[in-house]
Amino acid sequence: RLRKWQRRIRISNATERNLAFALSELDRMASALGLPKSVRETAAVIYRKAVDKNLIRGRSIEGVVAAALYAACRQAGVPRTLDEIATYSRVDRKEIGRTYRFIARELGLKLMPTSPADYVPRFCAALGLSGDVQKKAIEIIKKAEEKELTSGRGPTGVAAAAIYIASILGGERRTQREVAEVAGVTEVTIRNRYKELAERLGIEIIL
Amino acid sequence: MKKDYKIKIENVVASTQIGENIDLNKIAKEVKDAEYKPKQFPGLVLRTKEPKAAALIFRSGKVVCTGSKSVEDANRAVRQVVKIISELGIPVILEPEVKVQNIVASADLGVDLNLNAIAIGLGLENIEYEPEQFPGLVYRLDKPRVVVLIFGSGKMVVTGGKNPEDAVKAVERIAEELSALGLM
DNA sequence: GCTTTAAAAAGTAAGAT
DNA sequence: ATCTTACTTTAGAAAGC
Repeated sequence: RLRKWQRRIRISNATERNLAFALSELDRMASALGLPKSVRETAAVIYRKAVDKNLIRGRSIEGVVAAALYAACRQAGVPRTLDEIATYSRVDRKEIGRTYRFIARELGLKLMPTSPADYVPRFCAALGLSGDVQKKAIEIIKKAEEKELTSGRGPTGVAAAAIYIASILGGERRTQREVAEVAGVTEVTIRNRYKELAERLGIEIIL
Repeated sequence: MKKDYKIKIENVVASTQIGENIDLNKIAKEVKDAEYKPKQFPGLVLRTKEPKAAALIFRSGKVVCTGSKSVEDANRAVRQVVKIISELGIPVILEPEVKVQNIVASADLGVDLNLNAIAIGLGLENIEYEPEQFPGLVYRLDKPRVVVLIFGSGKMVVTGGKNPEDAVKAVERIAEELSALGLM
């Protein structure tokens, strides 16, 4: 009986130690990614739910922390790409992605895929673009979604192409290379997407 | 009039038992195009050209055959592998019972699809759609127990079925569901 | 969990030309 | 800029780490 009691203490110590480690890891990543406290808290709640449902089994604490952060960012409408999350994690993008899919399903986090529009404010800010261009880019994305030409396309690629077009239309032109760098996609992808958007939305682009 | 969904079997995975204690080293030495790297993987790889397939042969005598475009081709490929090994003087079962483990098929609904709308229509709890990671929407069915990858082009991939009929049923069911939802 | 096999879908990526 | 090759996802079996 005393054994049983000691075992409980040992387990709770380990549980607390793991939780403390997870929360410090969460704080470290959130700070590095410049995320607001509200997102950190949402991620912490998701992480605790995952622990309560024993979803950590067979997975690293760091992987679940990274996945919880990724989910929290999306839920808050301020998405970070898996590549950005992976940059500050010991876990690779592929593992964070599959852990995210797993906990999202198990915790019933019914999240729609990220809209390219959610990346616009952050990408435009990084490019020093005006609110006017930002508005224009979001407008282009809305039309693209209505005309169903975003199915299966990466949200960042669509966002990058819309911003590229908007920057030209707004007289604040950025090069494909500059936009590609902040969006984390290649110039080839921006080229493919923007040609498609311009053509199917009837936008004239004078280079 | 039934629509033509262009259902095509792309790959058949089957397994069998052709004997026991197979001498893989001997096969590797005598058969020129055999690949055997026991440190990397316990199975020896033997490829057939007609029908085109790849067989993984294990010391236990178990064999996995993949790459066939039909169940019959999988059987033909296994017969060829058995023949090749028996001609090396290794005792094998000449007509082993081949069991289909998985069939991968492709299909085409013929219309572009709005995957976001489908994700909502079929229920976020039943599907997986993460365009940042993969362009296809993943839909797991219970009735034929298969997994279907649905793309914006209307094309899809059905996998996990054991009978060619599973793929046909899955495609027809999805077409019905999407039509009922007005998403096709 | 991983390793190896094969094949399709469509998007994205990387290196070569 | 365009081509080629390659990697992402799905399922399943095999023997062993």
